[in-house]
This record gives sequence, C-alpha cells and structure tokens, in this order.
Amino acid sequence: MSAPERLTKRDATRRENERVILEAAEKVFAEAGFGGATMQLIADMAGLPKANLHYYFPTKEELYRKVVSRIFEIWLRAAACFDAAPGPVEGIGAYVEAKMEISRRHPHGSKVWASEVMHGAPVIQDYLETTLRDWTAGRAAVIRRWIAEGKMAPVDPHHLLYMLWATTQHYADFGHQIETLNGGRPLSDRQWQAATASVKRIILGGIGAVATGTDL
Amino acid sequence: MSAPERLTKRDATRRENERVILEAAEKVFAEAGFGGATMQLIADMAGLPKANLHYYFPTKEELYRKVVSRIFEIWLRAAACFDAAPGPVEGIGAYVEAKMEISRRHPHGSKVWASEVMHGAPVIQDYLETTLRDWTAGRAAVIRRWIAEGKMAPVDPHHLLYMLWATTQHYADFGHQIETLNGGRPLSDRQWQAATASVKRIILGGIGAVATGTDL
DNA sequence: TCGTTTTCTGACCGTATGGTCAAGGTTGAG
DNA sequence: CTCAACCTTGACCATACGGTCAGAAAACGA
Repeated sequence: MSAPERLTKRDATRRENERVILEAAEKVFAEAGFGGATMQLIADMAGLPKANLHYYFPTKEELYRKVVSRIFEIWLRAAACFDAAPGPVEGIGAYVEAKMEISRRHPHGSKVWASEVMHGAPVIQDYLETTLRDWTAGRAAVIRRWIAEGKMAPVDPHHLLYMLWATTQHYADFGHQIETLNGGRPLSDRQWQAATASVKRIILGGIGAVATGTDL
Repeated sequence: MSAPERLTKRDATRRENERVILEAAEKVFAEAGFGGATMQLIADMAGLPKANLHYYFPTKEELYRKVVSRIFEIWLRAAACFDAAPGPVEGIGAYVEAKMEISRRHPHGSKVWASEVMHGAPVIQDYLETTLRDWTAGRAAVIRRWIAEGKMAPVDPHHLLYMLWATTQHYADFGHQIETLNGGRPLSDRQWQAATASVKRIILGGIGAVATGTDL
C-alpha cells in the first residue's frame, strides 16, 4: 500500500511523546478517577512539562477520551475468539482466557473503562449504543445458536455475557481487594492460572457446555 | 436498655439533616467519583447551604468516609444468609439473592464502594485488612466444609467468592451499560428476577451444588 | 421570660487547577 | 546555509474548590 515512508525524527518524537503521555494518563486516570486526576500529575509521571501535554492534547477531556478509546479497542479485539469457535467450550473458554489476560496486562485501562461506565459513560455513550450493542447482539446470536444445537443449556445470553464481563473484569478492577485478601501480594502466575481455570470451570459447567471435540 | 429518650426537635432536625446529606453525598460521589464530587453539588442536591454541610461533616473526606462505612455495613449484613445455611444451594442461593437486592436498592452505594476499592482503598484499607479478611476466611471455611461433605464440587473458595461478588455487583456498577443494552430502559421486576435466577443457576450448577433438602 | 447552647448561612480566603501565551529552541526541505 | 514549520516550556491567568468565620436565628432548660 505505502512506500517505506521516511520516518523523520520529528515523527518519532511525536509518536513517542504521545505514547508516554497516554500511558501516564491511563495510570493516573485509573488511580485517581477523571475528577481526581490532574494534568500536572500526568505530566510529572510522563516526565514532561505540563504545557507540553496541552500541545499534544488540547484539553483534559480530549486526553481522557483518547485513553478510553484505546481501551475499548483492546476490549473489542478480545472478542475475536468468540467467533470462529465451533462451540461454547472453545469459544467461551478462549474468551475468558483473553479477558483474564487483559485484566492482567491492562489493569489501568480496565479501571478507566469501569470508572467511565460507572459514571454514566459521559464520553462513550455513543460507543455503547452502536459498537457495543452490535457486538453484544452478534454474540447473543451465536450463543442462541449453540443452545439450539444442544451444545449448552438454555441460558439467557445477555446474562451470560454480563457474567463473563463481570467475572473477568473483577480481577482488574478489584485487584487491590484481591491482593489484600491474598496477604498483600499480587497474584502469582500460578494463581492467575488457577483463577482463569476456576472461572472457566464454573461458567462452562454452569451452562452445561458440551465439548464439540474430544477433550475434557 | 434506655428510657423512651425524649426526642427534641433539635435531635430530629440533626438526624434528618445528616440523613439528607449522606443520601445526597452517596449519589454525587457515585456519579462523579470522590475527586469529581464537590461540596457545592452535594449541598445543592441536599437542599442546604454549603456551609451547613461543613457544620455536620467538617471535611469532604470525613463525609466520604461516613458514606463508605454505611455501605460496608449493608454489604456485611448480606452475609448473614451464608451462615446458618445447611448447604450451598440455600447458602449461596440466598447470598446471591441478597446481593442482587442490594445492587438494585443501593446502586449508588455499590458504585462508591467499587470506586473506592478501584482507587486503592485509600480510606478503607483497614476494613479490608481486618473485617473483610476475617469475613472472607470464615466463608471460605464454610465452603470448604461443604466440599468435604460432598455437597459441592471442589472449587477454590476464594475464586468462588470473587465470582459471587463480581457478578452481583456488576448489575449495580455497570447498571448504565446494562440499561443501554436493554434498549435504554432500566431492568424491570421480571428482568431482575431473571437475572438473579440466571446467576444462581449458572453458579450453583457450575459448582455442582447438591440440594440438601428436597427441591430442584 | 431570660440566658445559654446549638444551628444556620452569606461572605470571604488561600490554594490548586485547567488552560494560555509568547519567546526561544530544533528540525527538515530546498 | 536559510527560513519556515514545528516543538518546548516557564510564567501567567481566571476560575472553582474546600474550608473558615462571625454574627444572626432558633431551640432549649429553668
């Protein structure tokens, strides 16, 4: 499509600065909420003067909006698993694994998303009403098909999806609580695996998912 | 214990004002987060001058702390179901019902709690480390006993509890998302019942809960 | 009724915040 | 090298916020 596209030093700097700022913003927004976050805090964390932030992102709202969009992208990408799966064991199983991985790798983003929705989704209401609604309807259809094909018990697809979202996000959003109950230590690799396995087992068991292939 | 305790008009007013302020504060904190909430907003919603708020609650932090404590009380009270139950079907079933009812009746409180934990529990860390830890340990013991008695499958008690918390809280914390996906309308009575039933069915099924009595 | 305690509230204050700006530095194309 | 475009930043501004306070008003006990 495009020639090697000469990358000037300017372009590189811009890209890097935007990345650093977005990363810092994600963290600060997650830890303090939109209202509690300050541009100064984000600037300090990014290692840049505050005025420089306003050069790249004119307003706090704009910066916040970018942060939220990025998370939504990741969130949606995890949905791919769901599609080409032959049945609930593979589809939902892979989805749980993907979402647990997101909770682990992007805890800040997850919190920002949760915060945004909890506060009435002031900046992403349109996403909810378009992209998310479509996505949900599509997956609900898949689930209904699986039910019709006798691959799982007849559960309400929406409530199943809510349960999947809730359970997997919980490990990011309430990570602090979990850590505290874990003796103040973050979950180890092994514990994350156990968590993922638990979630998969209970949900797949609870919906009477029938393996389409050979395993379990 | 005490005589009828003459209720002066002063006492009544004080009590009423504190109630109104706490209620307004709960709502504003839930909708805007701690950082985004302002004393002026809370005062307006309570129908009192701002200075009056500071008469009853010296600082914003103090007011916030009271709000969070109240929620924790309610949250803990729901735990009672768990105790005297003969097995997981009754115990966990009742717990889910209680927590779903809380999500429905106290969505603001639930959000404040979630927000607080998400931001690292700056004001209730001590609760987490004492009361919540003890509570959790106690319930985990009950679950282990049920497992030993063959009343349910051997699942990790902690992950089961997390799933219960996550799933039930989700209907309050992400209520806006759910409402949007429900065509912009809040869940009806019937839909709340269906949600509760779904959650109970999937989780109880997923842990292979065996009824101790006669039903299901 | 009178004096005391408690409650109420408009006006005010210091601070911190989001955002601006102008001046100076850097980079890249011709 | 030159000049225009772009980037950087310390200093600055208006506003809004949490919190204070003095004095008025109301409630109480005797």
